[in-house]
Amino acid sequence: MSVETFEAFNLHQDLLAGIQAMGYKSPTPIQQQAIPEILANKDMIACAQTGTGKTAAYLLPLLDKISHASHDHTSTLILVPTRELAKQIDEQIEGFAYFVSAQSIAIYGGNKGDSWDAQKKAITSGADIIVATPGRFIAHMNMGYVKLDKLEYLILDEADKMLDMGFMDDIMRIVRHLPQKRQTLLFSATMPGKIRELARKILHNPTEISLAVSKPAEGIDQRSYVVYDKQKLPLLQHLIQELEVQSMIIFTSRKSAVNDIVKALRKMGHTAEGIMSDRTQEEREAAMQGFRNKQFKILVATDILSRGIDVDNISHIINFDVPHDAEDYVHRIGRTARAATTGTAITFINEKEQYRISRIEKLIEKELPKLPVPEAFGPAPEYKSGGAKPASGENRNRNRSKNSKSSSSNSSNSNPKTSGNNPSSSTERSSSSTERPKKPFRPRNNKPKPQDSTAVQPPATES
DNA sequence: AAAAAAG
Repeated sequence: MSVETFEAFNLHQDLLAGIQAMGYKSPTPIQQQAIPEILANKDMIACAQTGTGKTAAYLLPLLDKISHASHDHTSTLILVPTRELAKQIDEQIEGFAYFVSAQSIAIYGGNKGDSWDAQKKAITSGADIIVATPGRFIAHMNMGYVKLDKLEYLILDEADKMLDMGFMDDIMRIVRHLPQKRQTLLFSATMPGKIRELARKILHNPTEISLAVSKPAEGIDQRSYVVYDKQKLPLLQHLIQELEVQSMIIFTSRKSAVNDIVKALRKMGHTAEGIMSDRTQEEREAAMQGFRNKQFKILVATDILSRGIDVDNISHIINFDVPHDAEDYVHRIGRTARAATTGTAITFINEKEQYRISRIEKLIEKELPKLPVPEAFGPAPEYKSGGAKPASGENRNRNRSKNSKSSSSNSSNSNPKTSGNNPSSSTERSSSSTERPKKPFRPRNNKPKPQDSTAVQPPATES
């Protein structure tokens, strides 16, 4: 069965207007599978990463239900691992719900100033949807004013990452405060035993969906260079000059390396910014906004950005080092070639990182091409396939599930923002996500353009 | 083995 249009799901017409304005044309495979099930109030455990249209797959049916309900209480809680993801999802909701009376709020820590009070206000006023990182949400819960007795929908996004970050106890603590009778959706890139266990605890008769977890999109050109550490920066400089870079993310596993790389890039004359957990939330958000708005080309990041973050026209991913988890490799390079475009992912491999490559290659089910380092950079290390293994412990065999069909050829139009670059992109975003705008929605960078002149126009943004 | 998230 293949559903060609969103109209076929019988969604609320105001929601369809938002979908259309966001530029979504036809549902992706995961949307085709998930939307009817979620509309039918089924619990769900879904194996899928962002980039497959996963977020919209749960947001659309939820918004449809919310649009038919009363808006005097919080009906939906979405838990995510990182602050940036919470903010991004909140903004996506505002886009879809542009013509629907549904309010959402992103709840996360780190902001100086009055974000706490604004969050408290939104919580007590009964925002329809809360998108939160677990820690800050629990902090609010501890204050006693969080009312969850009428909650209907719980969504755990990037659940494997959340467990990896030690959020199991926090999640269970939150779940204990929720009504037993609710719909729960669990999304995870991998299905280890811990996730199954969590699913057994909090889901009831879930529908299972599995979709191409471990395979990167077809549109990504993957390459690598085997180098000595000291060759990495010169090679990076060389590549930036050689390649036609629209936007680039340079990933590194170490926070300390973020600053070093940013400094080096600036010394080379490039404008670059860094993002990692040690920077203030204000700095993080400024970096994200500048990068989204193409104010600079190169963003250097830890794995804080490896999951779910969706920025238009990222032409290149550089793995300045080999990620520790093979899954993170797939997530990192998945920041490019989104929405059926193409992109290039280049990984730098030093001697000590070689052993991690075989596991990545096993996961992506193909060999990573190793390009020769240009002669000007001097002799490079030899690549030993299989690589030098560390003493022990690193050898644990992670059994990859065989159920990965070929990566969903992300239908060409799953990305809303390709439909129109909003010129007024200097809109204040950081404050808008923590405010409770009264009626009409505050426009955002990715807001859909109203196509219907009878539609409610948002007020002009202050600058 | 490193990173993220509550102050």
